[in-house]
Amino acid sequence: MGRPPCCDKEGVKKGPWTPEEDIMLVSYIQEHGAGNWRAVPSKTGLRRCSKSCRLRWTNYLRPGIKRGSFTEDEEKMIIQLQALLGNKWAAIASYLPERTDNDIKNYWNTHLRKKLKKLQESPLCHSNIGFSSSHSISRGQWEKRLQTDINKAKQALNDALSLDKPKLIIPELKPSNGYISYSKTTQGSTYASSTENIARLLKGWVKKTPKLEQANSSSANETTSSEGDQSGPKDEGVDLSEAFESIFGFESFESSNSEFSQSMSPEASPFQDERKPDVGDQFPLSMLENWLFDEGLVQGKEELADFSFDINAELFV
DNA sequence: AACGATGACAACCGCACCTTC
DNA sequence: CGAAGGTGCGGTTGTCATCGT
Repeated sequence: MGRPPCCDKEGVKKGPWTPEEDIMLVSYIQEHGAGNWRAVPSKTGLRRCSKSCRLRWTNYLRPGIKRGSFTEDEEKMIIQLQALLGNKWAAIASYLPERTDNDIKNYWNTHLRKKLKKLQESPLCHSNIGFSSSHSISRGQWEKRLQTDINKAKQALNDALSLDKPKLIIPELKPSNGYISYSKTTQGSTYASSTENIARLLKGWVKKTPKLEQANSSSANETTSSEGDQSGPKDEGVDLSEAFESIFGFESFESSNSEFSQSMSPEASPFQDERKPDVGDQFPLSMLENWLFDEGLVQGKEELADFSFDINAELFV
């Protein structure tokens, strides 16, 4: 009660982040690593709330973030994970390491919820992604379908969890409080450089601020292409990621992320992801993961039946 | 071409939990 | 053990872009 705000409201800037602010934040994190967010505004000179800095980093600037439209597989995975886990966006995001919880949440709210609602309302609500709660089918049929759905989810997760696809990160689920703990080590995921993230951002900005075009007038390649162009028009011949590489002194490691993750010790890496544990880490299997890995699925039938109805109830609120 | 409606997404807010002293 | 500070999460809002009329 009466807890003071994380930062005093006066003099704290709100609203969209400018590229300059992004640069300040990224360069600070490159130097000091992510964490101690409270110190970030004062250390960087940013007139931003510490929470805002953290959010900006985790949702936008952090390496490895994939933006743009969701693939069909991702979509299905989200739907099924949402059915399994509920609105635990962080937990869901941990199974889609290239997506942020905010992204997934937004996507769910803007796309998937409507989609499912439509499916639910539709007389042909027999999609392979929507669990039908329709009374038009028998419970047996419904459970059978549900089993299929769950098997699909299980298969998808197994695929993703397989060791030859190290990009999938397993969180250490803590059922007691619903919180997830993450080890503080680098992962060998398909990280895109944050330089690219910022470069992408700047591409939109450059259009508005011609002076930058002079500064970055060297020829270059287009670094981002399939992002759905949300971040502004394609810029002509300005390789901003290259510019950032020169600023930050490292190359884009999207293409050589494994090298990056191997060569960077957790301590050394400014971009260690505080949210994502190592793939190879030992972790206690949660109920979900036990279930997922339990190929026999011998003893779960009754539990599954109960579980299924919970899912159903949750899915169609 | 102008304007309103709708959609998409970034960012904020408040609460809950964790950590430290 | 309790208080205070720090952090993470989920819900909500604000703003900009796109679409339809």
